[in-house]
Amino acid sequence: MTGAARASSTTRDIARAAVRAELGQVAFELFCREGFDKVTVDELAAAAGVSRSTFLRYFGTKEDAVLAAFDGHDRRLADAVRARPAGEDDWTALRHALDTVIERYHRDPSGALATMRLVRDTPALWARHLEKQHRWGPALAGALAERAGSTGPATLAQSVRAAAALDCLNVALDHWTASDGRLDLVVLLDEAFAALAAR
Amino acid sequence: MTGAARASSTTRDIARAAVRAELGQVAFELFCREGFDKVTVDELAAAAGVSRSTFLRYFGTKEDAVLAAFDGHDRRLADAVRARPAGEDDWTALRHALDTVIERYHRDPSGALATMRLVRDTPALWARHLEKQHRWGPALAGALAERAGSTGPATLAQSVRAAAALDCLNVALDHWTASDGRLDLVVLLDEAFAALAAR
DNA sequence: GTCGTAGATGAAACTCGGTGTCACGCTAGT
DNA sequence: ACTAGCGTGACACCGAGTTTCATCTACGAC
Repeated sequence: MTGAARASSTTRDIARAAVRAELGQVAFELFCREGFDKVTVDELAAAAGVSRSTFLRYFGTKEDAVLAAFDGHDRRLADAVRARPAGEDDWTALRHALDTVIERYHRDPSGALATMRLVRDTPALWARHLEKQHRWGPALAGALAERAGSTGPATLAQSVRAAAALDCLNVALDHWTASDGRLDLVVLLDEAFAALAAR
Repeated sequence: MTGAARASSTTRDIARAAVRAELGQVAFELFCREGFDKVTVDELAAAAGVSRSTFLRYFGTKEDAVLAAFDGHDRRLADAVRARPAGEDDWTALRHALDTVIERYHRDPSGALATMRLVRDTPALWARHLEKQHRWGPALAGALAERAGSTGPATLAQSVRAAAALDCLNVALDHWTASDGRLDLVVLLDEAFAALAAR
């Protein structure tokens, strides 16, 4: 049965999420140690103690096992933008919304650093990540539009600002990664936004 | 032979380029008609009258057969930036450099439109394209740095501006594509850059 | 408590993209 | 004419991802 299934489900989902996290963790460590494309799905499955089938059921692709770490960022970012005061200009709202994301980098710098390195150094991962991240743009722009009271789709200006904000994040992360996490991400982000403002 | 091989080579290279162009054209048409992932490499090769091996020698991957159309854009963009007057500010230089790129879209609007659609509607293509395009950023930023008389790597500010300029291009192309090429790309690009300026 | 069902797992076969190897043939320089 | 090099085709091979099917387990209905 099953009438009222949907929504907030139960033990099963929790277990699933836990397994998924575990698989992701195992995969991540193997990738870091051996290199992303030196590890086959069979090896991942073996290392995690499940079958190849199961692994591929949890993560549709090898890439997803790593990139799942970024899932939900778009949602969180958009929510953060919507939570900013109504009168605030787009740039300020975007800049503050990004604090939501970089918080993770402060909580676990070495893990974040390792993830960044793995993703950036693996073309297949980097490509997939860019594709996913590119989709944050419209989500962010939509949030800007809502804030502005619009019901329709985002304007060109809002889209550009959202995309530029994400570039700031990426460039700041570039420099942060290059510095082995020694530089301050907040400072780098501020600097990046300042570069947009300067004529 | 062969002492002075390198540089400006001969018949062979010209023939190679022609074959490559031909293969790309055939592939593009098939992709548009059938959908990128409905077409196998064997079918591409057969349609072009060559063997699978040969096709994959010309284009390392199926994606490359489409994305080769964008090859050289980075170089052209960077050169265009370097060609701008020394005193000009970064934004103006970037904006004008982009005219170099969109020129192609004016020369063959319907072809460009079809390419855009194919790339944007095929996740694998879009991901690879973003990855390639992302590399234009550093090239552009490097050009900005040179213009500024710097010998070292680009600054964070220059990187951000280069990336933002590419976003402007992408967003403008988005809207242009959505309008079936009816809107004016130049106007859209100007609008996009204006959105960056507005506080 | 037993039964029945749905979901999670594992096994295996299959398709396809991409790599590497090798042998053949054409062509261009000697 | 000879031959060295390059483009080509034909395989064989690997690994990712899809699909299908059989099994098992846990949970709800009765």
